[in-house]
Amino acid sequence: MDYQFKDIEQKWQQFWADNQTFKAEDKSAKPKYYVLDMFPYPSGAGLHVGHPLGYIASDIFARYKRLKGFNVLHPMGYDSFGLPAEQYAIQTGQHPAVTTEANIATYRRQLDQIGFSFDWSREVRTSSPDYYKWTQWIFMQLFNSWYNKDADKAVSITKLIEHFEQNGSAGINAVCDDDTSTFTADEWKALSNPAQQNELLKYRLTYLRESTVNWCAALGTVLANDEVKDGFSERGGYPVEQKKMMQWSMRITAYAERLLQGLDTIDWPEPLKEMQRNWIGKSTGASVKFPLENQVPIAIGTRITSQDYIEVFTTRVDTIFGVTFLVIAPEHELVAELTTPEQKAEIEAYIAQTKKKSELDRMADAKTVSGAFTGSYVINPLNNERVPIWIADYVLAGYGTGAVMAVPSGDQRDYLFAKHFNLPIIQILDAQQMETEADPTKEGKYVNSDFANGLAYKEATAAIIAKLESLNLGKAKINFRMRDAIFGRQRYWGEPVPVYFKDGLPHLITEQELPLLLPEIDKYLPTETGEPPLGRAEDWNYKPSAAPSKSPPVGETSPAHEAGNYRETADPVYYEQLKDYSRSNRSQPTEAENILWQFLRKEQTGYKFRRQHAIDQYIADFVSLEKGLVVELDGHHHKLIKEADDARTETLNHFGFKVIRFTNDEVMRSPQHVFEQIKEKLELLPERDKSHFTGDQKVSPTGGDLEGADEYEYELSTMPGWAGSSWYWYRYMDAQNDKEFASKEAIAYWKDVDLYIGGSEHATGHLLYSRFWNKFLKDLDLVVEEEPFKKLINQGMIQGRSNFVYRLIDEEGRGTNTFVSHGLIKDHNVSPIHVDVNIVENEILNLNKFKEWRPEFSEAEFVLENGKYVCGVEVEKMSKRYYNVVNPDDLCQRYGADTLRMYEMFLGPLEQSKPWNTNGIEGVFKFLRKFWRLFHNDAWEFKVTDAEPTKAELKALHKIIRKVEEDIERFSFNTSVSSFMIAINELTDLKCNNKQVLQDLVVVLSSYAPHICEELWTLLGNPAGTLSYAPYPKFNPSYLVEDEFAYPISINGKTKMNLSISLSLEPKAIEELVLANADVQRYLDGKQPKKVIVVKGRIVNMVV
RNA sequence: GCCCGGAUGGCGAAAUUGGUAAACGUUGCGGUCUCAGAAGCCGUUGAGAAUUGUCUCUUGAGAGUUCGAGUCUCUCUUCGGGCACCA
Repeated sequence: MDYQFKDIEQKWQQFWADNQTFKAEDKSAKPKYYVLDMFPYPSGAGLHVGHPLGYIASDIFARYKRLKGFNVLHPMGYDSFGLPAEQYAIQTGQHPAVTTEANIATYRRQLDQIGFSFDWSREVRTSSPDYYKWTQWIFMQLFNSWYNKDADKAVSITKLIEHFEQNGSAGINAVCDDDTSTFTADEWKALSNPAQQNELLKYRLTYLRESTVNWCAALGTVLANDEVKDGFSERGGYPVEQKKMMQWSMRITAYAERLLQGLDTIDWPEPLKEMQRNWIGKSTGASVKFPLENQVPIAIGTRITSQDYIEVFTTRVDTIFGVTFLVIAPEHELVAELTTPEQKAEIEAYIAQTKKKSELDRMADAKTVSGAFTGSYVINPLNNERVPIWIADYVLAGYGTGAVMAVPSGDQRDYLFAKHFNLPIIQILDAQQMETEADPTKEGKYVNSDFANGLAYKEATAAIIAKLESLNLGKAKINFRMRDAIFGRQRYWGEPVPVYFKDGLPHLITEQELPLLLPEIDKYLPTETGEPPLGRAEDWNYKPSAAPSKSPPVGETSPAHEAGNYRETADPVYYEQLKDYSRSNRSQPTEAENILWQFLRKEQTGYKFRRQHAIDQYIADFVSLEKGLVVELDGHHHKLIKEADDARTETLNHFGFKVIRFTNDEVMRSPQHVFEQIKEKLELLPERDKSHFTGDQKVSPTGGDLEGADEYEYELSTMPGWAGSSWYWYRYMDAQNDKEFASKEAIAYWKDVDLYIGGSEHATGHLLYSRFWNKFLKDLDLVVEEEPFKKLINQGMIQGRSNFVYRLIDEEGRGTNTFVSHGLIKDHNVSPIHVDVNIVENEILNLNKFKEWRPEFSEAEFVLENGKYVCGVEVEKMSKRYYNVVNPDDLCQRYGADTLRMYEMFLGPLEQSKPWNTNGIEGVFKFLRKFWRLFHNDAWEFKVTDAEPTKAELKALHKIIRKVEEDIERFSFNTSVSSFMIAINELTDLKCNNKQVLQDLVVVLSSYAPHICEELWTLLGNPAGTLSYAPYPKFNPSYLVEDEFAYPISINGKTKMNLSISLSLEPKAIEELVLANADVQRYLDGKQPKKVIVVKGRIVNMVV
């Protein structure tokens, strides 16, 4: 049979799915290897040919590693929360979950047809409650942690509280918003609870704070710095402005140094590391406090400032004697206080002017000098000079302290500012040249610098810092450019933040209440009062100890709680024994039950409890009807823990009961703690209406669930897109676990990602946040590696070829309905518009299809050249928004997945960006047919021989065995495709149909073209499905040993001829042979070479 | 402005430690097969001379190191990416 790729590919894809061929083992004697792709956002556009590039490379690698005897984890999933689905929902009213589901189905179909060896049993979706439960859980751990700088790691917040209670703030070296606030233990204890909570928020690794954020009005949300490019939103390209807002942030800055240091330990592309280094932006310098000149009366009254100094950060503290003015950002908090009445008008005008400027204007105006004098002065701490305080927008509020000491002799911006406003310029180094511009060099000796005079840079810096430290007015300091990451988004389609508000302060819900489900809302828009979409949800308030009434919790009631109890304090064997014990003694009360019963009797709690009380179909362990509280003791009445508990809880909630659960173990270990929890719960719950129950009658449904109970508002922001992707590689290790985000055993085995392939566009987003969360999880001993991705490869972007039409613009700057052909656009005022490449052929626009393409163009008119509309062309990112997408479906239909896989690799080096061009794909298809033909005779009948392979056949085979091995190890997939072609050409020329040779070749090629190889593998008589785990053929160098080598003979470095000489000869003998050769003599033309260079096995060069 | 990464035939590219530049594929051209087309197959395809076994030039430009440079060094041009009043 001819090469029937369609049948073959369908057959094997089915086979792999049916047999779970690529399911990774959780325990294995084989070494582990984790190959990960950056999981896709399932967009409505589906996959284009650029997406699978990295997946194909990683799949080849994963398949190769299986052949090499590794237990390979190669999973796939979906980053399924995000803006596009929500934007679509706003337009259509379609629930994002529905669109997302549909898009995932498309992605899955498209991925399946390419024949990837993914272990689909581990699929994750960030928008699934089973998954985001753990994203929320990690958020809670961050909320409950602070960064201890002494231990250089994150530590539980309870440790901090303990410390405050015992020692106050003394002795705490923490990453904190405001390390100037100090208090004693007594002061701490005297604080009200809200005040304490407020203080703790300054330490928590995720916190709520008023901060300056990037606000995108068009998207209705704040954005992180990495989501803003040049003042516009990365997604959608809408303008972004700065705004002060109460926002959730992640204290990633606590990890700045570790994130920087870690880069040296990982095998990542250098440019990517450089980007992260830039983003982190470490600079070493000093902070200096400049005391304010006076706080005494100026004109009318007394000015009281909140500080008596201004703190600046500088990398050139050595230039402090050259300071002639201080500049603070217009947004600086002291501006108002520092402004004197005379200067008030000027300052206010300046602030108004800068406020109007957008981020973009500000960057464009970078060269214009502007500023205003506040009227106030500080004192230079080292020479007591009066230093005027100015404001100017070249100083950024967000960096350092928002204030700089200006040294016009050494800093160009300060220089320009001084020249413009006629401020003095003081030379501070004898070698300084500053007639026309500032001289930032550090050469020479200091002058005009008091005690630093005559010193060189290094000594001067040290001396000045020492002096400042002795005055308590400065110290060496390291500053980072990186800011804390804004974590809230005012959008619907994201993880709800597991937080409610009480007394205006955020509180976590309990772990038992996870996941906090996304509520249903009527439309996906902000509320009339400007609250995020979640503000529309009805009856979506936190009721203590209750799950949201509309959404019963999914998963176990208290997984983390239980996991904590048993895994940390009792060994698993004991836990199992305990369970067995309670099962076998089901009918008798356990000791724990008796202890609990003692406590629950009315004398102790103040309420009447009933034991073994029937509610609907269930017998509850202990029930208080007045309070509507059920106390359950686990490990006694059921064996199917999860399902049974879920169903029970749901039903009991439905009947108006709250459920609190304990295990036997808990009661036995710390009964007091258990009792306290029950008491607390009883206090919180309101008395129920007596009409709901009478005596011992069966309880009827209550309807108005917990009417009158305390209700608290949930946080209305959701988490940003990067939340779910910051830990997903751990979920793949143990994707079904409902007790933990992944089990300790799974994490201990798989550890980290050995090879991660994805785009460099995630350099300062996903990849930085993931490293941050990973380090945090490591600090909590939840994971084992400090860095999550050992080796990373950036696949290049497959660019598209975009086509453009040019819309005529009228005098008022509005677009018309007329389109001008590309050759004529110089004569017209036009604006280019992307046009679908599928309605353009050879750059000629199909006019009718264009009119049908979009309703707005149905009446379009054209200015043609030579009767045709010629489109413009540009290479840019392949994206739906540019209408230049080529999709893999058509190519799979036409050539098959094996061809597509190999062609994508053949295009060029994996890491290089390149525009997509389908032209060459025929060559790869021909190659596979040629490969197929090796196994068949002219009548397309399968035919191979069992004869001994010839030397030439073995040589061709072993060349490719070695080559592919080398190429894959260095991720040079394009060159192996070439080499395969060479090998097949050679074997075709040799008319090779030798079974032994071809079988090895099938194994070698199988990671690239798995379908055709599986088919041939079984045709060769091997059992189906064994190819994926067959051993990679062993390379035997002896087949490649040559007796002779055709030495290139060159004269003065120019090759003249080749001469075959035995490889056994030494350079001396080779030289003699070469000189004796008649042709060589002809080239030498009778001259005697001055020098002869012989490199054995390489070259002979003669100098004449 | 600063920091990375590139530049090789018509096109995608190869050359792994300094050692025969352009492998492999594609496009174009010519041929074969065929009623014809498709699919095969064969030849040819860096440039320029010469015209049967030749010669010269050629890796963005220029210099340098070397017996020998696409590869190493310096200067420049240019394209792509990142950062950017960052104190």
